[in-house]
Amino acid sequence: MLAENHLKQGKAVKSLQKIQSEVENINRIALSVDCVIFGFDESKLKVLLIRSDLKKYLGKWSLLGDLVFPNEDLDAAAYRILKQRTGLSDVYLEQVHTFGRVDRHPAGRVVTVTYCSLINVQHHKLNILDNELHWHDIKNVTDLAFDHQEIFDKCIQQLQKRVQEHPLGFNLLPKKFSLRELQNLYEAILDIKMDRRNFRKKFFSMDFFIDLKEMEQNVPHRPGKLYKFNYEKYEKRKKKLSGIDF
Amino acid sequence: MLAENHLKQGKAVKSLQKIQSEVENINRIALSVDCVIFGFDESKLKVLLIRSDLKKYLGKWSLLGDLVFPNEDLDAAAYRILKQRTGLSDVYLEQVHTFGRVDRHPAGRVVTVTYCSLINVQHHKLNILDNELHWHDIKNVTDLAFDHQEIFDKCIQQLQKRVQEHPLGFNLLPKKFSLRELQNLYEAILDIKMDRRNFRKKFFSMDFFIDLKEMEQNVPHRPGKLYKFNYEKYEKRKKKLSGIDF
DNA sequence: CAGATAATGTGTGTAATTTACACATTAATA
DNA sequence: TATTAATGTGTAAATTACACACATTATCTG
Repeated sequence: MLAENHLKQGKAVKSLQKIQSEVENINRIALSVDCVIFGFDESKLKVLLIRSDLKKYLGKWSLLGDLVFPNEDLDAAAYRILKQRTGLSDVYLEQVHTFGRVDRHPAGRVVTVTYCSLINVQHHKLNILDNELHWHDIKNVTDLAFDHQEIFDKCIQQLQKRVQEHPLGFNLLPKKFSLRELQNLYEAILDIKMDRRNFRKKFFSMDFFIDLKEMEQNVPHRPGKLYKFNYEKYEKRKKKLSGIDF
Repeated sequence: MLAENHLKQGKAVKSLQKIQSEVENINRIALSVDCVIFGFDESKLKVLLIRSDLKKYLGKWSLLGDLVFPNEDLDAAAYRILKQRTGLSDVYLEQVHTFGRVDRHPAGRVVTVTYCSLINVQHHKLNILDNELHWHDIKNVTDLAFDHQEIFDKCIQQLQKRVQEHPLGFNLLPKKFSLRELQNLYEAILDIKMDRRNFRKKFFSMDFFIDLKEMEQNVPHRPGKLYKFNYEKYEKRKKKLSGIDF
């Protein structure tokens, strides 16, 4: 029955050879990955940028990117490129969006897949510093090379959404953190001010914190308690998606 | 100053020629688009599928896809391919995710960018029916060709999330709809049962409905009131993203 | 045409969550 | 030792979510 239906339409079915020929000859496009790596330092949200490779964008900052190899899984390319550009491994990358305007790259047609991550600046040493790899306060990120400003804006937006649905933010903090540090982080990411008491209440009510019975050191004011995030407990609880709200 | 810093690192800067050569020769990959088109009919959520083009997947269903041209914007390719496969235009497509495992396509390396949409089955006539283009109840979608099952699952997930944040669902209904139809739709998409009274309360409290002072016709029970969605009013209200919740 | 059926339409009380808001405490600094 | 600047805590009010029952209306059946 399936085969019959199929044969009736035989003309529309492409042979493997036909498609192979298209894949190999006609329609090939350069594919790149760009990584947007967020970190948190001095109560500011930061992002890793390098100087653009291209003379056309001399002096401009750009995201961490390079071409994907033809024999390389897309996700693997993202990890390779991040490692190549920064020395960072052991970083979880999440795909965000693919940008594919014909004229987006001056060297020709390059479609780019964007990946994003959040890392703890203290726990991840940058081992490769080519092209002036540096952390930049996101407040000062403007006028990036290529269409990287657009890409960056999309990633920030996605970050703001994701950080409210998942406890990603804790990746940006030291393992031991104070409530104030956590609040600073959320305020930096969401770009809003929050009520301190309600913020504490909300997070404590989730019951994902372990009280370390330690206090902050070397702060120029009364030290706060230190906590760590209870990932195991979090993993065990199901994420319920409920609530129509727009 | 910027130029100075730049010159210090001159070795790391690639020339446009170098990159052009890479883009043109070494690292080119076939890029495709796959479209996941959702519709709603008879209280069931449906999706458009065709028979696979490839003999390897003879008899299997697959998503609507084809290769992107080298001189074509990615988004434009999505609209072209949808039109080519179904005759549909005037459909809003949203990018979902890019799948790029090396071995995902038997004809060679093909990275695919997935787009998704929701359309009203009644308002959009399918003009091209090659490869047995048909609506399929999503409950019966299993064992698709290629990695299309994985792609489809991802799109369903995204749909469930998006439909709770934005009033996309209304695209799937006739312009005039009853509350029961709306609830059926949400129950089909989210795959849950909801309390009728609370459902009504929730939607009426949003205040986005226009009472058409008309009743359903030809229903085998007491007819319900008909409404239309007030898109203008919705557009005017800002979407607030608020509420850390995980 | 009268009764049965099946869906529409409406309201209320309770629980849970969110928001607004003030004061005592602690350590460092001067 | 007094000042400063941050931490730590509680409560009331408002809003939102949830559970739940009954009268109404049109159709269908006999």
